[in-house]
Amino acid sequence: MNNAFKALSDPTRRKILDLLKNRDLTAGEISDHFNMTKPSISQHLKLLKNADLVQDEKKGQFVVYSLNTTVFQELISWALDFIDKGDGQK
Amino acid sequence: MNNAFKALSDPTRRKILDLLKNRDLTAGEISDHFNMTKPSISQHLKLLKNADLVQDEKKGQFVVYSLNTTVFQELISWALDFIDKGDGQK
DNA sequence: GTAGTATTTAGTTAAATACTTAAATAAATT
DNA sequence: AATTTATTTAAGTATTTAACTAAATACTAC
Repeated sequence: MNNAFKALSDPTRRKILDLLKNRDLTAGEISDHFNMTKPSISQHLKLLKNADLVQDEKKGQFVVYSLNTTVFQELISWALDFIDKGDGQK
Repeated sequence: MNNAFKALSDPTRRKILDLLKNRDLTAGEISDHFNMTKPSISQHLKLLKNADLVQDEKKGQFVVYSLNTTVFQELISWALDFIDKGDGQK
């Protein structure tokens, strides 16, 4: 999960995830949404992929990126554990 | 939420939150769990506080830290939005 | 008020991060 | 096979971050 938290700590990467909520996008389409060079976005995508937050699939000369929801689910159980916390305190 | 994500991106800070899941702790008690100087832990605590992930309360010469669960709840709704994502795709 | 304990602030340094430009790879088009 | 389009890799740089030590603040107890 450490990779995931690291990946999520950057606003640009979270915005990329937001874009992918609507539909799958190619690397180029993604980078069109940012004032940043394509290599920069490519690096961010690589990080998101290593964190298992997105998947990629080569389609001809394009690379299509899509969300991978499994880590989001893990994140939810992780966070729930802080709310539930049995009853250590109260 | 940006501060929260930033705060959560560090393993030491996540471990501090884990400790506070069990019970409220003073700054000193927290730092006892780490191979790190007290000032370092104090900085981490400051960051967690600025991210509203913890609260602190002065008790005599001690400062007692406790979890603030509100941001965890926000985090859960944020993550749920990626799983639900209406049906943009399918 | 001096001494001791708890914690934070300030200043420094090394490592990590987020960007850049230039070059490399890979597929599509002529 | 040469050119264009899509994307990534590599190399360099500026900024941020996470640690440290030393000094400051704040409370407690004598």
